[in-house]
Amino acid sequence: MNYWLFKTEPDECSIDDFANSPGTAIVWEGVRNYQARNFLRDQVKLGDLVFIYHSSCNAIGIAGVARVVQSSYPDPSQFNASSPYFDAKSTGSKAPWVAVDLQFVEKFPQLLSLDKLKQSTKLEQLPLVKKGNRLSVMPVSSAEWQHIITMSQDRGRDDETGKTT
DNA sequence: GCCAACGTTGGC
DNA sequence: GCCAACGTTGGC
Repeated sequence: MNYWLFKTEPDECSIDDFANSPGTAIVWEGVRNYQARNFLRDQVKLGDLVFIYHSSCNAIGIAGVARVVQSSYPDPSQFNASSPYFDAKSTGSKAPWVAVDLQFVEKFPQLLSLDKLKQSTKLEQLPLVKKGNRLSVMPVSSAEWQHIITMSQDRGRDDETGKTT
């Protein structure tokens, strides 16, 4: 099993959209970057776990966890002329973009902010925290995954002093 | 809204 | 294949 982090603008698809429809498969479509596409197409597998990251919004950070319930298949939005993700160059035989299906697992008790993630020396290798990074589908190591899960459960505790606030 | 960083496009 | 111009991402 592999671990991932997917970025999303919460205005479009947020952790609450997952939390509000537990047990429902949500189509993760609209990935239009080749490096992200390659991960999605070749390495994201049924049963993998995914951090849902909220970007370009007021509260930036990891909001929760979802599970892959369907591995990659042609992204329907590339054929849909009314979709913002429409790609006129995509045809049935030449369709470069793929989607996967995700299902709700967990919403963190509180959002784990990008600022907190950047403070952790254990996450320095995560592409997310590197300057200028734009990758919207990225692998997370099992050690990073476990550390982030631990951080998400470490509520109200100050990183510097260890005192509860 | 700004703008740095990055990816893509297209002329040559 | 190079690389300048352009478009997009995404934090601030």
